[in-house]
Amino acid sequence: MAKETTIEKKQSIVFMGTPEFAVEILKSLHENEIEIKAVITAPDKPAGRGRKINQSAVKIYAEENNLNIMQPSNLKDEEFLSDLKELKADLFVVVAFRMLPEVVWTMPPKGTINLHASLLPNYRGAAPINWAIINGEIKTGVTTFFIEKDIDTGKIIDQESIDIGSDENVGSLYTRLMVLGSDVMLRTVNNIFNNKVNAIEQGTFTESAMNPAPKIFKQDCRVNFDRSVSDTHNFCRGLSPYPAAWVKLTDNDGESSKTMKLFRTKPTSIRVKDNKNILKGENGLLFPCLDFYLEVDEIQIEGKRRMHYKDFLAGNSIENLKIIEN
RNA sequence: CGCGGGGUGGAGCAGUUUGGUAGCUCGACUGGCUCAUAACCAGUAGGUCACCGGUUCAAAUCCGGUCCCCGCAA
Repeated sequence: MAKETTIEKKQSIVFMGTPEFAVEILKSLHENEIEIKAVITAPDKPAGRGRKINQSAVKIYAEENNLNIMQPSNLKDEEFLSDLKELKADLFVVVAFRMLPEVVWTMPPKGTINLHASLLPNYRGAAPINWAIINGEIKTGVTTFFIEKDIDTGKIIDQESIDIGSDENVGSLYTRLMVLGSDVMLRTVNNIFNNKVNAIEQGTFTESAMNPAPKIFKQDCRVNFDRSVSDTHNFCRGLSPYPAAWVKLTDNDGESSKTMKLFRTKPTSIRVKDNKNILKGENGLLFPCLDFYLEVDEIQIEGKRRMHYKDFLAGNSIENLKIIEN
């Protein structure tokens, strides 16, 4: 009889998240019989070209799986807070969502946890995956921790690391961390439910370097070729495919200019001489860096689709193409 | 109604302003050269110029509408 009562008191969570990365985690929890009382995600809003109404990736998944969806525009709204309290969830699970007000993350009895795509305390902030690659890290990972007032600083519950390939870009690492993250999160939730968690202060981890990982804006994605070829390569792959490193180019006299995104790059050992023109290499366009040329074989011009450099060269001349520096 | 670029053989582009033969670079195919591959040479195929309507003797081109792709911005 005692067993029946524990079954009836099955523990539950509320999930909060917005993009695709969060979907994978939600999916793994849902498919592994974790009881999800509600899914909280960003409100539908006009976005993108033509300002069409867009739904978050998490909302789409939740809808398909008949989960209870809440989309408050204000997380401090009293009605929302009382609805949330009413759910009586034991734990809040947050992945790639907004910053929460204290009144929310202190609500559930077992606390509020977050999955972060780095080895905390390294790479705190909104863009940990990008920054790890940009800085040429050879290792990264995922961390689950209890949310506290300052962002990404709470007690660490679990952590798992993964190697970064030397030519790997964000697209592939993002996917791998998403998969790893869903395992770690599932394990974390189960451990919390079974009271098997021993969270550790981040202070005891601080032997590792602490790099920040702030949100990246388009403006920050412009390539600065006044650096070594390996730095430039790391920069490009750390932004590929999103938000993508770009260059401003002009033909002839600088009358018109176009931006070109650089998707796939490779450092060469061809030394840069005096004239800093873009050249045609064996396997891509060659952009001059401080020391060697960077070979780029997949690009996109504004208004055009992404294409292979050979396709670009079939209809465009490289002769008078110049990089605009400012 | 956020701003802007674009849709032309399989790919990338020119041609549109000033209507009148469908063009360039690559790819494909065939043959040549070569010990051989790439290259190179010669030749061949492949397009209702996104779609619908209008103007005109004549529309890729001018006018009106629709669909689709993309950059910026959010």
